[in-house]
Amino acid sequence: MAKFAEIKEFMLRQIESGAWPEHSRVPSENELAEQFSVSRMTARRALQELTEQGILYRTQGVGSFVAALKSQSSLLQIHNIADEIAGRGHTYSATLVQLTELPCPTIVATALGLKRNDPVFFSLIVHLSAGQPLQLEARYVNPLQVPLYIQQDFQEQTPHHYLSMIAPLTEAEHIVEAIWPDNFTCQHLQLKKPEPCLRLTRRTFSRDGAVSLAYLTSPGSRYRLGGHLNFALPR
Amino acid sequence: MAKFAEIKEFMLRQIESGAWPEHSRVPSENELAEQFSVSRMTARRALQELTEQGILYRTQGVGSFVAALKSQSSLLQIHNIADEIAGRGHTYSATLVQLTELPCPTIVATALGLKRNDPVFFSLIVHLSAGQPLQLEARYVNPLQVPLYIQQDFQEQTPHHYLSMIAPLTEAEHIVEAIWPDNFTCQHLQLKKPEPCLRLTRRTFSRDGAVSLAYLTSPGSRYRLGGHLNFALPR
DNA sequence: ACGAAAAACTTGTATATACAACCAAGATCC
DNA sequence: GGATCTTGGTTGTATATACAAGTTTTTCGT
Repeated sequence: MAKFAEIKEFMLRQIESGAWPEHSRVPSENELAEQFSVSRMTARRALQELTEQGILYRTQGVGSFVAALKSQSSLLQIHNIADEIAGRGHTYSATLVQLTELPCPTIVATALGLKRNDPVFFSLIVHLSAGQPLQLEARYVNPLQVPLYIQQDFQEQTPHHYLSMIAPLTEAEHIVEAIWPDNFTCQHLQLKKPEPCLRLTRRTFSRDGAVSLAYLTSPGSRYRLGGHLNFALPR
Repeated sequence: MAKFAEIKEFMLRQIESGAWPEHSRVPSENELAEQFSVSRMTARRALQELTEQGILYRTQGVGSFVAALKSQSSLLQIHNIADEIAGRGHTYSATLVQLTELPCPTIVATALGLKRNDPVFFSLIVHLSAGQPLQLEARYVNPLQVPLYIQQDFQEQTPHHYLSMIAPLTEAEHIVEAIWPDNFTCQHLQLKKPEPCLRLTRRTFSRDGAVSLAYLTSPGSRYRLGGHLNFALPR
């Protein structure tokens, strides 16, 4: 591994472990250069790339600092919570709460082009980042398009990943809302006190029609959506 | 202007003018270094940054090439609140709360590429749909790029619309969050009780750099973001 | 003519150095 | 006490150099 990459790895570990909290100062170019026995330009490159990735922000004459740690994603990209967490250097895990077949509710029937009370697959999964719940995923899946969905092991592979393999996405619709979570959601997200949550409602299509309808709910304090702005946000 | 930036400008002009078509080869690091009388490392930086921006792609041992031109992001045009309200058949209006020049806070300076306490324009506007507040827009504008911003009448024309005319957008970054509104926000949105709010933080760029940083806050019960799903959502 | 070796060229990584721009804090002067 | 100056630390830009790694072209031997 290149030296500048090793320095990046080191710094990511420090940030992930909490040793370097948000908005705390990180070692200067010269300090890093000495610690790792490299030239300043090499240390600088590590700082620079982490800044471009939105992990750090820097101010000339002042120093380099840890940016806000909230997870981030892009609306334009296909949303994959597991990769997103891994990309931030955190450990991803998932808890499968439920995986059943049930009679299709009216709303879901409309969204997926089924008839009411037709069988539909339903999965409920909590996505965790470093052991902390980051997103509750409630997903309805069209059994006509993905008949083996209910037999999968979603501790190992996210529904998103499995669906991408079985029924390649051709289109996706999104709604983003700020909502007040109900008790059920609070429980699974381990929210002691209710707080504003971001809910992404998403319907995906493959060539043959609607594949799934998913409700992705995340605590507002832990998750944000969007391209990374490489500077700290207030509050 | 820094030398590496001049080289970038030159290359961008060549690409935009069509002199360097897609997938054509661009000068090598050494060629650029000689043409511009700079060191190879400086020429390299120009190539590197254009690559990070997706303008070029490079292959070790082969060369650097013009990438396929970006397709315009749909996100650029989505969030024009006035058109959105009018599109739903409601009457749009706006209340200008504040329009001043003030010393640039650190965060804003970083975001807009200004120096701290440099003068920056600030506008605070409430967007109303059928008389009901729908969005509070707090916007910082780079006076170097839009010097006449402070003289505009934003009761008639939204900042977004004016900025689109003066400094055509080339790029936009977004963050979407679910937040708990402060008292100030509640007041201007006429929220009797605080409720989860959707906050869109958006930084826009024109060809010459960052133009404005805007915080768009809407009550979660009145506003949704994203493509319209053609079915009702559960409440 | 063919294949292998060598050369030439490209990008990638790394170092050492120099100076400029900027900021914060302490020292100094009045 | 307050404004100004100095100083040290930090990031930003630029140069010259060296070698590594990958690709393409040329050369050379058979």
